[in-house]
Amino acid sequence: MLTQTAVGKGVRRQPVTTVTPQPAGRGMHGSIELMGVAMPFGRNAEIYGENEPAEYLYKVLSGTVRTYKVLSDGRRQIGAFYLPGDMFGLEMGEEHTFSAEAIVDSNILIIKRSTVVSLASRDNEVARQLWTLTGQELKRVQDHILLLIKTAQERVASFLLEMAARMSCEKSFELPMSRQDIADYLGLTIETVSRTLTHLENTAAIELPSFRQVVLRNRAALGRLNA
Amino acid sequence: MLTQTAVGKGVRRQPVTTVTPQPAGRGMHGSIELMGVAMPFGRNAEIYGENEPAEYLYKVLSGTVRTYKVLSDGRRQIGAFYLPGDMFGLEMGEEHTFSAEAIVDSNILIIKRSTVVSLASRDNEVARQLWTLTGQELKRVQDHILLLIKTAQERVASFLLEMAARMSCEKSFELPMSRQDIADYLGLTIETVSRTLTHLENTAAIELPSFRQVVLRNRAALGRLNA
DNA sequence: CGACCATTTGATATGGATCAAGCGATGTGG
DNA sequence: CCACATCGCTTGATCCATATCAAATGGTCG
Repeated sequence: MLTQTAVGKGVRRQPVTTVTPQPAGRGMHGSIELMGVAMPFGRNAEIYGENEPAEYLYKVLSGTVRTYKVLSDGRRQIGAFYLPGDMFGLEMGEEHTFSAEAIVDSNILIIKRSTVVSLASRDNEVARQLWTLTGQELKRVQDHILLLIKTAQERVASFLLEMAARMSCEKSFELPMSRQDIADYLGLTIETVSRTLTHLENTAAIELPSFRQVVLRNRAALGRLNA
Repeated sequence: MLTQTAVGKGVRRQPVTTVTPQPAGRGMHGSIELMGVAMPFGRNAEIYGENEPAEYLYKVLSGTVRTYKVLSDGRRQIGAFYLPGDMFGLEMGEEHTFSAEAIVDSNILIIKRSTVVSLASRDNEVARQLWTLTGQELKRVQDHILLLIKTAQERVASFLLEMAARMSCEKSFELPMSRQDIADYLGLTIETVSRTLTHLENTAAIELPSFRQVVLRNRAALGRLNA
């Protein structure tokens, strides 16, 4: 239970500032997203690092992001994947507790934390949004815990169903992340993930036309594993 | 990886209402705790069940509480232990996502959710408290995930250090929960927890004067395992 | 004392990790 | 355009940590 990925050294992108195409806040009851600036991040680019001051929060406009932590022994645990529309990087404390990287070329909306927080103290609609955001994250992490106590098959099946749901795809979708990313998210090794996928394919539960492409053949079978 | 506890059938307590000894709210900027009512729960009494409407939030005045989920196969995952001073049961959605039980005879402050939430929409100090609470919970669950990917020794060591810290005990403290509770929290079997504790005792890292009593003999050794 | 329950201890089984090739894409230089 | 390196993934053989099954122990309460 010791070897997983050594950290893929994230290449930090220069903040190529790009003003958002969003309209300016319309008086009261602003939406958080209206206060941001879009910025492109290349594949594997670091968005922020663990223990850095949490000055911004982020919204995925396109692409995919992973947040992760590297343990003292070099193992990496992926906390979450964020898809277009998802927000991440909101912290209660002053520092990020995870690191964040773009998995593929991504466009990220960057929102100044202090702006949002101070606005929240006046506009309780914004305050409610902050709370909701934190609460969604809490729920996601709670579900992640339930994943981590399951068998390898169950974890992989749950993962596929989760991704399918979040990508709102009936049958077929493309995984943006590598096998190693999946392994580090599920608390398994890359070999076990690979073997399990192969087994699901042999069982006719899924089909894997290419490394990244997944076709759900028998959702019920996966659901049964989902426990 | 399949057998853990069957649910200990929680005995629901009748709400023996007891007005809190707290002073009434002093104008604006009320503290959430000022709005509650204390209620005693016996050992293993259910405080609320999964999927029940989340009408209240709770604060442990004395005793200890566990929150848990029972999976379809009968396994139980404990989400958290709550000690005196801790609040729990706050949900974003309308229903509880975990069940809650008193582990030992406990006194619990019960606070009407709707009161707090509606107050939060006027008093942004209260709103901030709600957010902070959810954020603390998020952090706790994130740490729990990191626990679940460690080895058995590391999990048990981390658990002991966590409990020692939360009970603010330098060396010696009494565990309020059973081995089974610990096992279900750490994602291990009761046998593995027991063996690991014995091993830590043989290694002179800890001492176990009785089942529930723990003495930290060599905190550094535990810390090394903590990873 | 005797019944009961939680815990420990022992023996064995097994799921997933680890170690080690092999394979199929993609890209690079000749 | 082809030989060849590289990278991400799969497949195979073996090992080991923890689960499982089973029994002994000890503490508690009538």
